[in-house]
Amino acid sequence: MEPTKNLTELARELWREMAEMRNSLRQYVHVKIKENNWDISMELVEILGLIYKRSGLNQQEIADIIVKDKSSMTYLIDNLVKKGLAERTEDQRDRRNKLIYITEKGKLLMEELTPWVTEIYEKATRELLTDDILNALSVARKMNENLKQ
Amino acid sequence: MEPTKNLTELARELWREMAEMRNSLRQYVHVKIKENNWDISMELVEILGLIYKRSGLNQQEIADIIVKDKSSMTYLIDNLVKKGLAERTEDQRDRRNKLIYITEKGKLLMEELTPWVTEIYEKATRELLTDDILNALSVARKMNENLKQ
DNA sequence: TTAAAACTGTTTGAATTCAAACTATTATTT
DNA sequence: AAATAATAGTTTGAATTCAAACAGTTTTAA
Repeated sequence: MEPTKNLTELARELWREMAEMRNSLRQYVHVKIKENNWDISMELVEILGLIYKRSGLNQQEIADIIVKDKSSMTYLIDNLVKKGLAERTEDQRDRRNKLIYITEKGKLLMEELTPWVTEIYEKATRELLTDDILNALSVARKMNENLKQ
Repeated sequence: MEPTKNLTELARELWREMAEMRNSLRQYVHVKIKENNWDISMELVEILGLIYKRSGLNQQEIADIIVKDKSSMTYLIDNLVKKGLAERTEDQRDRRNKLIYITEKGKLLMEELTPWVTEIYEKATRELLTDDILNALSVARKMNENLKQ
């Protein structure tokens, strides 16, 4: 299938394929959101899904988990708060932190969203083997590690 | 190592790891560019590298290869042209197309850039096996395919 | 041959990302 | 204890991405 290509060539292709995945997912999510007339973006769904599962994270922790820069985080959480989907609280133990909680409204929306978020990942992994994904994961981790050194 | 996690969980982690890779790469490139006082962005390097190797692609083809949307492409190529690194030509055979060529100035810059672009990919793939990357690649391709259906 | 559909590139305005500088708070060193 | 360094969050302006609507050109179909 794949003729003789060196590692760097393959890395480039992997890079490309990942970018394409990002786009496919965005497009897919976009259509779903439109179909259902939800007033939310893919970026906000990502955060909402996280704070739905894990209550009281601070912004930096959220940023680390979903891999965004902290100024984007300020901006995105501002939007969640404006939409009444999340709220910020001061951390009494460390007043540098803002702890983020999902609101009732946020929970309701997320409960509506959850089925098709799951569906997306199921769709993405269709006909794939656990071991292959595990392997891909370790490749990605290793490349990450390499780049950070 | 990885305990019992279902496919969708793994897919999420893969997604996360890919986002992190994207950031690591950006950061790495950013430092290099600053160190060398190059007046160019990561996005423009991506395009420049492509039109250095392949002359006379149109904008849509470039967009497809580096995975960007075509309006971003107009914007980015505008910038390349402004910097004197590329030029647009009308395609006589199909007047919808604009064919993109690298300029002499662009070539010179790209020749300076090439060594460390290669270096980045070498660094990223350090200690990785061809077969593992091939596997990761096919996972990414399959997920892409799944999402597009 | 004409009408419709598909394709390329541009424009627009909004959303998001990005780097950098900044404030406030906490942790570490001296 | 005071000085210093590290951390969390905000702000700023610029860069990039994004979706949508559009104009011009070519291809396809009627």
